[in-house]
Amino acid sequence: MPAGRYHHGDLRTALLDAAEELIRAKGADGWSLREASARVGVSPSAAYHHFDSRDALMAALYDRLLVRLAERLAAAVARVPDGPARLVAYGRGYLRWALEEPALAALPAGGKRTTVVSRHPHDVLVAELDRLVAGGHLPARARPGAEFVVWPAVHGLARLVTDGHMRFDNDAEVDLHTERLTLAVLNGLIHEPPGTWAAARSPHTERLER
Amino acid sequence: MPAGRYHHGDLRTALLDAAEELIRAKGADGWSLREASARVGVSPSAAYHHFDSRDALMAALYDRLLVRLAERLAAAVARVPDGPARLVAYGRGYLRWALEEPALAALPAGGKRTTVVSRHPHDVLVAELDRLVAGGHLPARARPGAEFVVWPAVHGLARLVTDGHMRFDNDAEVDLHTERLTLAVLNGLIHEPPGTWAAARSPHTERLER
DNA sequence: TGTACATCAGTGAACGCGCGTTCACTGATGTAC
DNA sequence: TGTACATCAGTGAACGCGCGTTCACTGATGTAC
Repeated sequence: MPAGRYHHGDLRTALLDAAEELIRAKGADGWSLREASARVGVSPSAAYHHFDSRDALMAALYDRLLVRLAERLAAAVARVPDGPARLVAYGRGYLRWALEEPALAALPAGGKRTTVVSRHPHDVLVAELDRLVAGGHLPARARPGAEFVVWPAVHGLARLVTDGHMRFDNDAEVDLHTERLTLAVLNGLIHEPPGTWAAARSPHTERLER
Repeated sequence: MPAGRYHHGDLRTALLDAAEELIRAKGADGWSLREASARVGVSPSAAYHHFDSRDALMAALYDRLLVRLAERLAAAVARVPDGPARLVAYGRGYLRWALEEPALAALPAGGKRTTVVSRHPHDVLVAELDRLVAGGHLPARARPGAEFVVWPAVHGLARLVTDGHMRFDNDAEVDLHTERLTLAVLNGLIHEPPGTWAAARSPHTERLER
């Protein structure tokens, strides 16, 4: 709370920041509404002018993280010329983020979401896959639903690492493995026998639910 | 607690069962040592004759789940003749489990593990990959570290589903997608250019750490 | 077979704790005239 | 420009809660002789 001020100015953001910092330091369960308020220098009840409940704050924080990750991934990908290397950059960006912010990367999705996130990591991936098709790096026949093949692979590697099931010696090893995984999936899609998956409908994604 | 008995007989197992049931019903954070004890009909302090702490109980439960999943996967795979279909069966088994027991599948790995799990889902996968090589369904050159390509893919799909990021209409759709993902990864490994990943060392896995 | 005794596996009361949320309130802000 | 007043964004005390863990204890079990 800025010294001498009664009204904070942007308490909502300040509370989200505090919660995020606490989670970073102590894990997803290591924060409380009371502690976040205290850190901002405000009484616990003040939070209720900005959030319905503790859970609502968490949900808002989760949305903010998704948008941030999406922006980060979009930036990582934008630096790379067209081709499979862009998909690898996506995967690397995802893993770098997971390694830098394991506690945040492991945040549970939470309950019902009501707002629509402006930009979702999933959107960035979809755009990249479209771009691969446009550039002739992925056959159009393999495109439908391809995001539901690539996303699990990258996400899974990230989760296994953040949960401590896999550990790498250094960033170079992470990158190498991410590259292998991403290219294997892409190659698998490229060599997919025609027509096999036409019958499958795409799953509903979190984004579409909202 | 069996009627009229002072000593329970197998309180350790009973507490694990109760905790598991509570997690199934109310999520990973929805159980407490006190509630589990109450459910078994024992005082809260009794648990301390069998576990050092709440966390120790969780860790023991986690180990038990891993072993159970491994057995389930081994059984699922054993029903299928040699070839890629076995790997698909592994993936399906993994996803079925995640859908049936989302709360358990989402359990965090927890802190340092001290015991060694007798059979790990990872072991089952490793055995399957070896079998694919032996049967000529996967080139030996692609084998090293292949589990770190397949595992993330399957695990990632399971997590996305249990966390609610992807939803499928029915089991058939799940199976279809799991099959597509698994075969894409396998095909990608088969078409991997020779020698590319020789430099990469495998990550340390949870199992190896112990 | 009987008995003394160590060990094991429970009890139950108490501890201190921090939590989310509510309530009636008050100080600050901004708008209408 | 000055003032009345509604609205907004805080306060702080209180609520009831369930939690993990500790402690001195006691009832049941099993083993040695």
